[in-house]
Formats: sequence, structure tokens, C-alpha cells
Amino acid sequence: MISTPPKKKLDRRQRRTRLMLSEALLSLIQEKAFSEITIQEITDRADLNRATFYLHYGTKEELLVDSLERQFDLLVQEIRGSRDFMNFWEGDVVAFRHVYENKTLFKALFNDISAGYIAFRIIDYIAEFSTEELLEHIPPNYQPPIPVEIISRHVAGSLFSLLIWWLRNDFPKTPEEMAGYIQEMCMMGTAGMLMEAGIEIINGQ
Amino acid sequence: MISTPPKKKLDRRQRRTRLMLSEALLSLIQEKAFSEITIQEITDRADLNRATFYLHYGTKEELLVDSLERQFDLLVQEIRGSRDFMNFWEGDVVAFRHVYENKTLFKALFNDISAGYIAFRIIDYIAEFSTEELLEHIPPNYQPPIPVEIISRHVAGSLFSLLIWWLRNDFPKTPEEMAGYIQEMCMMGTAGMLMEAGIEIINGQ
DNA sequence: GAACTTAATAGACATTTTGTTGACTAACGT
DNA sequence: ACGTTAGTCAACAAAATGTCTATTAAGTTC
Repeated sequence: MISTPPKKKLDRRQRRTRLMLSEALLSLIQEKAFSEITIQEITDRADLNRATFYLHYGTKEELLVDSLERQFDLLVQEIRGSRDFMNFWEGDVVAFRHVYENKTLFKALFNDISAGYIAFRIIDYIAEFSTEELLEHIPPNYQPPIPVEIISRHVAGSLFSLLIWWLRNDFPKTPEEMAGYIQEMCMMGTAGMLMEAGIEIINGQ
Repeated sequence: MISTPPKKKLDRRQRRTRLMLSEALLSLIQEKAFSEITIQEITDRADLNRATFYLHYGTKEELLVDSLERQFDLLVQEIRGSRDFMNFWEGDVVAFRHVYENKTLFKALFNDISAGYIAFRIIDYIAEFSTEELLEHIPPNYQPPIPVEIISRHVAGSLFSLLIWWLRNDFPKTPEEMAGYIQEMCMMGTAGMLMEAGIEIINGQ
């Protein structure tokens, strides 16, 4: 669990400054790699003094995290607004649409040699390995209902995400338990568990 | 699909140089944030001239990608070595053990304000939202067979991974289709599809 | 093992970026 | 209206970058 830092109410000037800095960074990141962006450039575009940056953040990375937080808060707003209760499908559709509508930003974020690229690379590495494994064992004439590439990404994403969770939480379970959970969830899905709890699954399609 | 660049056979000196640089970077990353590491420091630790770095890489980021590739190749070796055929469970156990054994490196990689942190942050953001949704609808006395935190991470990882895949592949499906796939895979699992293809699932537990 | 080819070195260079300072002024909250 | 504090401006030393040349040493090829 991430402890949200105790956020004191900010001055209107401070809120404005941080917003300007965030907008400047997210705008710049669509033009060049994150690592190539200088603090000078950010403050220039935000039309703020460079010293002001240091009043709020220590590094570009801190600003990036803050900026993304803003971006995702917007997304959550969208999802909360337009969902049927417990209709996960609808929420996911909104997420995909949101990414599409902000595709320039998101593409930039995960583009080669930018902020999110490493994660993409790792997941892709796992997924390619997984695809290879699957293809070895699927009869060449068999056409699965969901493309193999997508199944691989699903499994790879789950594995990646749980590896990090496990790592950042100081290994609360054994590797065998973790692998068991993944096996169970990927193979059998989670519907069984949820329905056992009396949750009704709504399929929005 | 990532196109592997046409790798020409490297000189023994070049191989050595790149290996030294990779080791230096992965060693440094365990001591300080990636963004704080300078090229000077990397070459110092590798005991190479700074100019040599530029003979191989343009930026720190390029070196990082290359270094991680090495690291993951090792992992794949491990998995290929010690697996029963089609026993996904066994492979995942090896992955978790590998991360544990290299925990200092991996922790560093996903630590605050380092290379992989952004991805972790995004997944965590999605997962917290997902946890919240689940908890709202699970009866307080119900104890699910898999911890809710873990289910959330599973779903969040899948969503994250597929969002990026979809984005980087220029939106080959509609948002509705993508959400449908996720719904299907998360809820019902993938075993059905695989068994339909004649694949025998082995549970290693 | 000799001959060619090229990677790595060393030192130097101008340039850019960084992080921090202190005095000033403009905007904020109560 | 007042006291407080965020943002500005200019300046600064220190550090890091990227590129260059000439030289040395190690590789590859035959």
C-alpha cells in the first residue's frame, strides 16, 4: 500500500505553479524524450522562473509523477462518471477510449527511451517468451477466440504486476504461493471467487 | 512486435566493454537513483574511458535497456533449464525466485524516482482503484481464497499491459473488443481456450 | 606470426545544465 | 489592512555533456 503523503492545502499561487509545470512537462514530453528535457525548458514553457521549479520539486522525475497523477485523476473522474455499478467492462472501455483520445501523450510516455519505456520493454520481453511457449503447443490450424498476442500480454501483465507488488511489499508470500495465485487467476479466472462472494457479474457487451 | 536490431558479431573488446558498462550501471543503480547517475560515474566504475561510452551508446537509457536485456536473458536461461513442459506454474516460481535472489537490483529498479517507478506507480494507481471497487461489493465477512490486493494487481497488470500493447500497435481493435477480451480473460480465465486447442494444463502444485 | 584494421585511451575543449544564493515585489489568507 | 510567503531576477561556482585529435593496444584475417 502506498502511503499518500499528508497533502496540506496549497496556496492558490502554488497550485497554479504546479499546474503550469505539469502542463509544460506533459506538453514537452510529446516533443522529445523525457531524459532530454531540461528544467530550464520546462520553466520556460510554463513561463516561470527556473528557481520556482526548485521551490516545488527536487527533480524532473518528481514533477513527472505529480503530472501523471493529475492525468489519471482525470481518467478516474471519467470512469466514475460513466459507469454502471460493477460493470468492469464499461470502465475498461472508458480507459481504452481515454488512452486513445490522449494518444499523443501516452505514445510519447511509452516511446523508446522515454519514461515508461523500460516497463513496456520488460512486459514485452515476458510476453514474447510467453507467446513463443504458447505457439509451440497450439496446433497450427487452431484459431483461438482471443489472439495469442493478447493472451500473452494478459498473462505477462499479470506476472509483471504481481512481481513488482511482491517485491515492493517485501515478499509477503512464498514464490510457490504467488505462482499458484497467478496460475489460478489466469487459468480459471476470478469470476468463481467473486460469485462465491455473492457478487453479480454484469457483462456489458 | 519489436524488431530485434540486426546484431552483427561484436569484437571481443566491444563485448567486454559493453559487459563492463552494464555491470557498472546495474551496480550503481543499487546505490542511487538512475537519474542521478552520470556517464562519468558509469565509466569510472567500469574502469573505462568516458569517450568509450559514446562509442557504444548515445544515452544512459540505451545502456539501461541493453543491461536489462542481459539480466532477463539470464532469467530465461533459468526458466528454460528448469521447467517441465507447459508447466507455467513452475516457470513462474522460477521467476519469483529469480527476483528474490536479485532483490537489491529489482528493488532499486522500481524504487521511488528510478527507472521503472513510473510503471509501478501507474499499475498501483489502477490497482488501488480496482481494490476500492472490489471492497465496496464484497461482503465484509467474506474471506476470498486469494487476497483482494492480489486480485486487484492481477487485473490492473492485465489492463496496463494491454493498454500499452494496444497503444504501441496503433489500436488494432476497438475499445469495446479490448475491454471484452479483458473481461473474458479476467473473469473466465484462459484455460477454456487452451483446452479447446488440445493443450493439457499441468498444475505443478 | 605478420599485417591490416579498429577499439579504447588520454587529454583537452567549449557548451550546457545544475543547484543555490540574496534582495526585491507581488499575491495570498485571515 | 497586515503580516506572511511564493515567485522573480541576476548571478554564481560546480558539474556534466558531447565532441575532437593523436596515440596505443588489442583484435581479426590470411
